[in-house]
Amino acid sequence: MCKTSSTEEKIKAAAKRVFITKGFSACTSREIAKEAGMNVALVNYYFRSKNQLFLIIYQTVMHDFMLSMMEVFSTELSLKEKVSLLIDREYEFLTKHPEIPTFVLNEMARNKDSGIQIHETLNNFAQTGVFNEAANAQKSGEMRQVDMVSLTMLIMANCQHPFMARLLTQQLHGMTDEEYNMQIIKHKEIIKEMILNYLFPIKVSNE
Amino acid sequence: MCKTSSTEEKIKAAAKRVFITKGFSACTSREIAKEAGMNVALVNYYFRSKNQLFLIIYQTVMHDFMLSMMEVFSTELSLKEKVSLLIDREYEFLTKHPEIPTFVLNEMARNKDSGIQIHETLNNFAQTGVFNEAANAQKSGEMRQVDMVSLTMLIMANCQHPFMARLLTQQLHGMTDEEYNMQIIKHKEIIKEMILNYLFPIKVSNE
DNA sequence: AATGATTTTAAACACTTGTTTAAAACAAAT
DNA sequence: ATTTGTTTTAAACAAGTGTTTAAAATCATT
Repeated sequence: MCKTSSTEEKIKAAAKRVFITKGFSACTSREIAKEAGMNVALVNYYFRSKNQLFLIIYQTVMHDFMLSMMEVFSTELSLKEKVSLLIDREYEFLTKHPEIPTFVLNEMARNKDSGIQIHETLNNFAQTGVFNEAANAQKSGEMRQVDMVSLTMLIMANCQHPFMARLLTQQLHGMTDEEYNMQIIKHKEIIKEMILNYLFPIKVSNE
Repeated sequence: MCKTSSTEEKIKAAAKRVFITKGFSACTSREIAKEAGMNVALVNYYFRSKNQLFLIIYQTVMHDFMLSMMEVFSTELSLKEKVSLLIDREYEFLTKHPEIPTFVLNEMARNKDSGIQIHETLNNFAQTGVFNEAANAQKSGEMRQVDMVSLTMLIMANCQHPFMARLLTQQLHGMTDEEYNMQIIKHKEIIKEMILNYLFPIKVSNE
């Protein structure tokens, strides 16, 4: 009875790879089985169906995707430091898992009317305390008057999009993989400075 | 012989809708035929195969997607005005066609190793003259030292991502469709100010 | 070594897929 | 009205899909 967890984990790992890279609709049960080095029937023996297996993978990926964000929000840093750290963490995560944002957004779209329910992680988001913190920072004048929705949109957009649009941007500028890797590192400092300068404007004279 | 163009256009319109909303892998030939209100065989009578039909749709969509960007770059405005106008145009386009960026990026990813060749529009991008213009603006000190790759990344990310991540962001903040529509309008002014302030810093004292 | 449960496989099932065929419906021209 | 060519359809095809079945292989326990 020791083979159980081993093969079960092997299937999950294989399914995660296949689902994330090709998406639910563009891959087959047999493809997942082959990736895991076994029979199709065995996959269904452990997980009943392709859809059931997918739901499990989807939830863990969704969890990973949201976790780094949430963690930073729960730290004791100042709001400015939090934003800076959040960009670092996002970049760190996306460097390791560049296909996850696309995967999450695609599968959310595929099941928008029925099926998958949103992971609870999403609902816990509003209770991290940053929202009050940001409201106070805005009242005190420390931070610019930007609502939390736009704040999260700014950070998500500037962090995620460069990873999501890699192929397009590379083609657009005729860059190699290695060149784009360098670019994306350089780009992090740019968006960090841009966002922080915008949210926490420097009021010293310069001219 | 007058029915030809009519049905052909009907098929193309239906295919465009279906391909864009569900993606190539997640839709079937019969689904496209049904959307066009006709038989499956008729679709293949005009376009030979699902793949052939897709390639035609893909190219027109890709063309539309790139066109608004290119047009702005060819105007006679100042660089700062160009960036501002570009954001407006992008927003205008994305409001009308919010699913296109996701569609383009997904289908590029699906055919990254073989199959679809990149539309020529992408290759013409480097010859719009903005690149030299930006280089000069940077030398003169008018514009911050940001390479063209990061410049395009900034604009694309902040314009496209809010439309691509609509579902996620809405769920994250518990917003209705109408609320998000308002948010996205407000957000345009935010990113415009943020990007312009960053690229063309104001050097007047404030304290 | 034999038993019984668990794990794995090969084969089959019903169904959907993209595509093709051959016949029907239609239009235009004689 | 008949002929000719074009457009549309219903039906079929082979291949691939998710899923199930029943038998084989493996394991732990006696």
